[in-house]
Amino acid sequence: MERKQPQFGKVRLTEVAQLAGVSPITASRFFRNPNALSVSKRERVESAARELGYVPNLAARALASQRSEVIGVLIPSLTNNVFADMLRGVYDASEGGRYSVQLANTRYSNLQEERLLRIFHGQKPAGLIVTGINQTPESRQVMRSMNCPIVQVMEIGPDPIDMIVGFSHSDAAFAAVSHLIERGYKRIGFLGARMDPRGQRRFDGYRDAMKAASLFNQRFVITTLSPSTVPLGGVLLSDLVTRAPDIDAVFCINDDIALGALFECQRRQIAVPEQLAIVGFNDLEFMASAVPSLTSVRTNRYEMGRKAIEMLTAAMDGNPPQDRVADLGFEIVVRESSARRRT
Amino acid sequence: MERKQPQFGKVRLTEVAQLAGVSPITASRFFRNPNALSVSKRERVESAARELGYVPNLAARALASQRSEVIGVLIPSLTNNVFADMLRGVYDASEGGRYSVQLANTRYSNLQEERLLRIFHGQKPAGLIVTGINQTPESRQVMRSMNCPIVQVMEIGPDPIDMIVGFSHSDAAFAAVSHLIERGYKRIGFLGARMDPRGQRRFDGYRDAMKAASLFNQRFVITTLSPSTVPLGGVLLSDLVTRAPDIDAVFCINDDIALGALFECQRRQIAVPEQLAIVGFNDLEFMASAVPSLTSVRTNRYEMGRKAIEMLTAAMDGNPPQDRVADLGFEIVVRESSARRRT
DNA sequence: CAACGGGCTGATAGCGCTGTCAATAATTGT
DNA sequence: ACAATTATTGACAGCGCTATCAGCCCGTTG
Repeated sequence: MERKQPQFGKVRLTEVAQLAGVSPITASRFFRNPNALSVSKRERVESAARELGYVPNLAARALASQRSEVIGVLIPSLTNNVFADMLRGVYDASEGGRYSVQLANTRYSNLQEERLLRIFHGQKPAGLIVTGINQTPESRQVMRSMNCPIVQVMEIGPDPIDMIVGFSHSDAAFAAVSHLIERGYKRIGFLGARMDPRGQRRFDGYRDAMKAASLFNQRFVITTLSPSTVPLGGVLLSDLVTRAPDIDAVFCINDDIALGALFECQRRQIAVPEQLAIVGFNDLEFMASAVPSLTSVRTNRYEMGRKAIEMLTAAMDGNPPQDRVADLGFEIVVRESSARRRT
Repeated sequence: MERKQPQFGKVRLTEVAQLAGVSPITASRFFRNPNALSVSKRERVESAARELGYVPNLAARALASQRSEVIGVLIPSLTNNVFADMLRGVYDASEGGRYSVQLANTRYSNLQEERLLRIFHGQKPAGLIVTGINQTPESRQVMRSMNCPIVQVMEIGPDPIDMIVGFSHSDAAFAAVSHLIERGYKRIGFLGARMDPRGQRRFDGYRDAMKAASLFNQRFVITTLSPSTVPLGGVLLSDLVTRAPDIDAVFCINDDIALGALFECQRRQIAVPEQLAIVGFNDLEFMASAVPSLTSVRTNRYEMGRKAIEMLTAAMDGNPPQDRVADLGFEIVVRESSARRRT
C-alpha cells in the first residue's frame, strides 16, 4: 500500500523547514508573507530554501488555498496583431508579479469561449480577462459564478460583467470617416473582413457617419467573413473599384486590408490619395512607413493589456478601482493617404 | 477548527459518484479511462457528471497524480509574427486533447528563460517546448531534471536536448543569397536587426554564400540589436545606400525589414528590382501582395508548432517518434523583387 | 471440483501545501 | 510589577483527487 518513495532529491516545504529549524507552516508563510516572520527565521528559511533549490508545488498550493494564482486570458485569435499587442501589455504588466497568465484561444467562437470558461472555472483563477462584450448569457453565467475579478478588453460597452477596458469602435470609425468627409471625399467605400463584433461596430460607425452626411450607399460597401489578410485587402479593393469605379476613398476595417488596398492601387496605377484616399484602423507600425504613408486610427492596444492587469491585480488585492470602466480612447493619425482632396 | 463549508453547489467527484451510485474512485476512472468501466456504470457516471455539471479540479488531480497535464511553451517574443504562427500550430494541435498549453515569454533573455524553466519545473509539466538551441548549461540542467519529453523548435542543430523541429537558418540564408548571386547580383547587402541566435545564423549563411563567391564585403553589412520593425527596415536601407551607393541587392534578415526597405526604395525612387533587388525571410503573407512582389524564404512555422505537439504527445503516450530530429526545410519563393538582373 | 485468471470495483492512504485557531513570546501601558 | 496587547510560531486537519492493492464475481482449466 506504500506509495513510491518521494523522488530522490525532491525538495518539499518540509525539507526546507527542517533545514531551517522551523515548522513547515512557518516556512510556508515565508513564501507568502515574509514580513510576518521574525528577521532571524526569515533569513534561516531563505537560505535553506536557496540551498535546497526549493520550488513550491503550485498544485498543492492551489488545492490547499482553494485558489490558483492564475489569470486566465481569452482571446479570439493569435494571428491577429491586435491581440498580440494587447497580450504583450498583459505579459509585461504581470511580469514579476505573483500571478501567472494562462492563455486560451476562442477562435472567434462563442461556443468555444463558453467551453474554455468552464475549464477555467474548474481552475479557480484569481482573475480573468476576456475579449469584447459579446459573451453568451451562459458564458456570463459561468463568469459570475467564478467569483473573481473580471476585465473585458478591446472595447467598451454598456453592462460590463465587472470591469472593462477599451474604446468605442463605432466612435473611432465614425471619426475616421468624418475625417474623410471633411477632407472633401464623398464616395467613400468600406472594406470589411472577418466582421467580428468589433468589425461590425466599425461598420456601424462608418454607416452612421455616411448617413449623417447623406452619403451612404450600399454600393460602396464590400464585406466578407473571411479572416482579414493583406492579400484579401487587394481582392476587396478590386471588387470595389469594379462595382463602383467612381469611388474616391476607402475606409478599411483594419490596417492589413488597408495595406493590401494600397498595393492593389499601386498595381492598378491608381494614385493615392489623388484618385483614391485610404484610411486604415489600428495604426500598425507599417502604416507610417508605407508610400504614401497611410492614415489610420491609433488604438492603445498595449495599454489595454497593461491596464487590464492593473485593474485586475488591484481588485484581487482588495482595492478595486473606482472606475470600473476605462475608456482608453483613440486618435486619428492623419497621413499622406488622406491628404485634402484637390477639387 | 472547521474550514468554511464547501461552497453551495460546488460539485466534487464524490457528489458525482454518489449520484451515480458508485465509489469515487470508479467515477475518477471514468474520466481517465472510461473503457475500464462496465457499460452500465459508465453511463451512470456520465449522466451524473453531466447533470451536476461536474468540472474536475485540476490542482487536486495534479497533486494526487504527481503530474500536470500542462505543456509548457517558451518563446522569446509575442510581437514577432514568426512565433505567433508557430504558436498557432501549437494551439491548433493541442486543441481537444487532454493537455493544456502554458505560454511564457523569455523576451530573448537567457536568464529569463532559466527562471521560467525553474517555475515550470515546479509545475511538473507533461511536456515542454522551447525556442531555439541556445539554452544555457543551467537551463539544460533544469530541463533534463524535469523528466518529461522536450521539443526544441524554430531551428535544428547538433546535440538536441531531446527532440527538435525546425530547419537550418544558415542553409536557408545561404540558399537565398545564392539565388541572388545566380541572378547576377554582386554587391549584395545584408540588413539585420535584433540579431538573436537565429538571426546570427542567417547572417552566417549570407556571409558564407558571399565568401564562396568571393563577394563578401563588410561594407555591405548593416546590423543593429534593435528589435526589427518595418520602419527600421527603411532606416537600415538608408544607412546602406549611404554607405555603399553601389549596392545592387539586399538580403533582409526578415520580411518586416524587407518591407521597410521596399518602402524606402519607393520613397527614394530606387527601382526594384532594376536598381536594387530585395529578398526577405519568412514569407509573411504581405510579401506576395507588395508591388513589386517580394522574394522571400518560406519557412513552415505553423507546421513546426503542430509537429512539436505531435512529437510531444506521442512521447508522452509512451511511443516516442523514431526520428528525434524533424527538419521541416524551407523554400525560396522567387518573386518580382529579385528578377534576373539585366546586364 | 478445486485452482486459476481476468475484469471490474472499492477501501485506504496519501500528494504538498495552507486555513484555522491555539499557544507562546515579546512588548506596552498603567 | 502585572495585566493587556501584539507579534510569532506551531499543531492539526483537511483541500479533491488518484496510486495501490485487495476483493469480488465469473468463466475456464486440469
